[in-house]
Amino acid sequence: MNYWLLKSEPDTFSLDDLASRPRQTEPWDGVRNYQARNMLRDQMRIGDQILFYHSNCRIPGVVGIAEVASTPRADPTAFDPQAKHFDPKSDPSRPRWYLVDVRYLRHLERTIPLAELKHHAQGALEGMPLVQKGNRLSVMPVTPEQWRFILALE
DNA sequence: GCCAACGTTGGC
DNA sequence: GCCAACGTTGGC
Repeated sequence: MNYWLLKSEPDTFSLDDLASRPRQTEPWDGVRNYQARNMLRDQMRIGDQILFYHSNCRIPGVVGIAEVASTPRADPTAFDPQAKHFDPKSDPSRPRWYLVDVRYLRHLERTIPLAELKHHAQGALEGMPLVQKGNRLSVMPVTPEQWRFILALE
């Protein structure tokens, strides 16, 4: 099993939104970054555990736990001219973008702010893209050690 | 293949 | 709202 961190802007789609979906599950569409796509498409497995992160908000940080609930498949929003992340270069016969379903598991007892995680950028979280300057990856791997460390802060 | 211009991300 | 950092695009 793998561990991941997924970023989402709570104004667009929050952990509460995920929790209130039917079956508490949502297709994670709109990923349009190749690095993120490759991890999602090639490495995500059903049951992988996810740190759910809120970005671009008052207190950015890890807010909950989710899990991968499907195998990767083509992202249909890339084919839809009306969709926000429509990509004319993605074709159903040769999809460029992929998604997995994400299922809600739980909220953390408290938000673990990015500012707090950054205290450990030279320690337990060394090398984690999230705490490195200028990083913009919205899908990133988390090591088992980082996973345990972050949840121990809860 | 280089790189300037441009668009986006996302913390602050 | 600002702006640094980064990825992508496209002319050459």
